[in-house]
Amino acid sequence: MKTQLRSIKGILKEQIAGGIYTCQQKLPSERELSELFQTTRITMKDALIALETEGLIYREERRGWFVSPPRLRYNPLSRSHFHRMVEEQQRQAATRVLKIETELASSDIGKVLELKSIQPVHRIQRVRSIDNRVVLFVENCLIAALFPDLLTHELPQSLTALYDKQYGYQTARSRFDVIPTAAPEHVAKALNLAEGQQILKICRVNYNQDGVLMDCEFEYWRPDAVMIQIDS
Amino acid sequence: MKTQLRSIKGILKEQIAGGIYTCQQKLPSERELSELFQTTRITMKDALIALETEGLIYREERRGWFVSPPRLRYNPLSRSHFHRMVEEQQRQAATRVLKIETELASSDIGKVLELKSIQPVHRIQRVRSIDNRVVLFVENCLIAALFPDLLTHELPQSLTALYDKQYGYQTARSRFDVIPTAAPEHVAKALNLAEGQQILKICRVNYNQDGVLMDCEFEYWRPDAVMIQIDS
DNA sequence: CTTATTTATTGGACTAGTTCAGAGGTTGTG
DNA sequence: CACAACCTCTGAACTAGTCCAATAAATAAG
Repeated sequence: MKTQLRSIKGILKEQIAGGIYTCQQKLPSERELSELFQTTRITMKDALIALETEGLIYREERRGWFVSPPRLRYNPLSRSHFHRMVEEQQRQAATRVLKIETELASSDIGKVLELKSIQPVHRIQRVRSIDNRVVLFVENCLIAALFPDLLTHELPQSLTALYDKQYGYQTARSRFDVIPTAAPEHVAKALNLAEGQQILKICRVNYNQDGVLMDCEFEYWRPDAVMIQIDS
Repeated sequence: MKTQLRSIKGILKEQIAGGIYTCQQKLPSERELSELFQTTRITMKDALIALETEGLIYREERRGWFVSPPRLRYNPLSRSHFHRMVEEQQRQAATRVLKIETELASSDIGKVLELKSIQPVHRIQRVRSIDNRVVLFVENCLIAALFPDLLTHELPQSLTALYDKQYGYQTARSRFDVIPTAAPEHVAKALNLAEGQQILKICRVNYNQDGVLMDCEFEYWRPDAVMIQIDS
């Protein structure tokens, strides 16, 4: 270990691996840590950010640094919904609706949904937690013409279930992209992270049993919270 | 735009989007930029790192900052090999072998390969470039018993081709994990990035037509260089 | 007991520098 | 011409602070 940064990272890693700090436990404040390690806050912060990048710790805006729980294994191809998937892995799931609205599709969304004309879409924004930690921001955009009176129904935990029960749609095919990028402002706010922090973005498009494009979904995951697992 | 950081990011983004800086072009040095934007190097660096996280620019260790080319679309399920995939997207591919050796499997690799006894494995480390930019470090670990005299064969661009031609193996099934994490030391060195920088790690296990686990692969991608695209 | 208000604490944003190590080009020597 | 030595430029690593905004807990008012 040549540099300070390296040795600080090494020591913190050991302490986390050794269980001195346990899952979701708060680390001491940046100021305390920098005194402990006899360094400046900037160097200390660099070390913390490095461990964050690795996925060992995470931060919540102006609340502090915490030890990351194990990653959720997520298979975007399996049609299993979030709550079931989380519970299968002995974790506790929760969903909170942020906003539901119906408006004309923006050009971005129109492109993803392959709309040929200006059309209304339902937009549903939700955040999802695992063991009381908010890890995922999801936005669903449904082509309004295919989902009449959507807003009158109560939103269940799983949209897939609603598609099936109320409208008789099954997701027959889906296509998705996984992109490592930075959190845009509204996502950062919803996930309690600083604007521009790293995020894993998943854009997905779903087709029903008749091959009709129904909706698209934008998922923004805290990058330490998830690992994508696919078995062909 | 409230903060300096935001406005710097905004201006740089515009200049990149507007084509003032073109793909793979070097930005001015951190010192020059911080003078240009009338700020300190730390703030400047924070802005650059934010754009890096977004995937708009990248850095090469002690060489400078560069504008990122468009992401490669990569489908890990398609058995198409690297060179073909890259050329299909009108880009130029190259592969360089770093190291080939045969040794007893470490416990990590043994676990991934589900080895029940201590066995030798062939380890092949390579780096791959797109348009002369090194973007991927790959390590393949093959169970030596299944690949006799591997080292006597000349390594072609694609291992899949070798498997088929020399040994009659086809990859029938594969399983993989995608994990956003930090670059370990040897990977950072090979990709010209600083230790601990963000990376996209893909661990994959391949089974042949008889359902036998043949080999595993660890891919480490520069995160701005790739987007994973899957169509079910 | 509930609801505002204050206050301490946190990370975020910022200034103004220094020192170090690696990459790459230039130059001088055999 | 080949090759080593040097020199300059780059980002990496570091020091030593200030000020600000949001959070969360303690406190006062209704």
